[in-house]
Amino acid sequence: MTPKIVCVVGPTACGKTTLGVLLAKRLGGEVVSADSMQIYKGMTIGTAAPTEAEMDGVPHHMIAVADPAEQWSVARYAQAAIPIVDDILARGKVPILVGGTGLWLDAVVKGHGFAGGHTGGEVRKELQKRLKEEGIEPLLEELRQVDPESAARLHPSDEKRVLRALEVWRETGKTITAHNAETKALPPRYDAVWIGLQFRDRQDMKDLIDRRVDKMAEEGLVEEVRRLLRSGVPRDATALQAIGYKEFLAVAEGTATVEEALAEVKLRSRQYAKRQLTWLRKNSDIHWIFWEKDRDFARALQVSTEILTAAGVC
RNA sequence: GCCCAGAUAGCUCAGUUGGUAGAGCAGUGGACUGAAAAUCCACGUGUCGCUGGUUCGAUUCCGGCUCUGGGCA
Repeated sequence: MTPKIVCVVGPTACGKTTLGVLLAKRLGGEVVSADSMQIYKGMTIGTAAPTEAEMDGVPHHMIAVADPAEQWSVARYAQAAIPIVDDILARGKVPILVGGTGLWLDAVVKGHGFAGGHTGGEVRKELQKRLKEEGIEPLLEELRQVDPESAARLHPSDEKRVLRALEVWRETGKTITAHNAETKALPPRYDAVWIGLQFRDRQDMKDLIDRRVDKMAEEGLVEEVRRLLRSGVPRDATALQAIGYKEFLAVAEGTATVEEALAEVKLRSRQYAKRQLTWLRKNSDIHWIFWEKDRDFARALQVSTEILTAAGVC
């Protein structure tokens, strides 16, 4: 029987971090973050990563473990996170996956593997070079020859995925269509109980995001960006593509005002939250808890405890 | 007070030689398997400021009014 774990999900600013800690304390669990940006060191303010105080004594994993100058992919994350989850289980504790990066959660829970090839690899570089020189059409045509299914599925503008599909073929001799089919047929790695947090009224979510972004600026987001740059993180690093960072990079470099950056970060955060919701909506296993105006964590803890009890986790 | 320019989608604006209108952004929905806080797709009816007039027909032309810029007093 597959081991039971808990997943706390939801769009940005919905309170995942707080509920994760509360649940960990109640269940005697440990938090494993599934966040593609909190994973980098030195990015506490802009990613709203939990501080020592917010962790409240609960062990947290996969936060601030990566060098922001490097780029961590889903695959690399899963490779590191899975042994940690297993270790928590082996110690008789409950792993609580907390995070907003849907693909990263699924990579751990559903156990889907990834085909070879990666950003910065030779094949990828070559394909990117060809894209720049020849445009997407010749590449799409090449993909049509080997993997007509994905060629038809992918929109020509989605260059990233067209390249990736070709890359998988080149690296493995197998099509990404075949790879995905195989991996999706696999049973999930863990038996997860999903708890989702979101606001009933989107306006409330917007208000909270706005407040949170203002707070980030007050806490010194520009300084945090400057620190990253000073420590040698290249300005085009993946870590600096994070919402908040790329906009405040412009402030640090004097090409935008704080007011402009704040407006942009709020907007981008809102759009990001919408994308997160789209991803999560298709996961029918999620037990949703809706915030009515304010985030009532006492009630959320109560409701999730009931859910977890019914699921046999506690 | 006078002169000039505006007033069209939530915002910035385009347009209609008179036949009731369309872009970008925003917003909404969707996709997503090694960059995922990334990347990509789809969706455009609104008293065309108000009010008279001309006209078969006015958002478009003419008059008046209101408001907003700018200029002159």
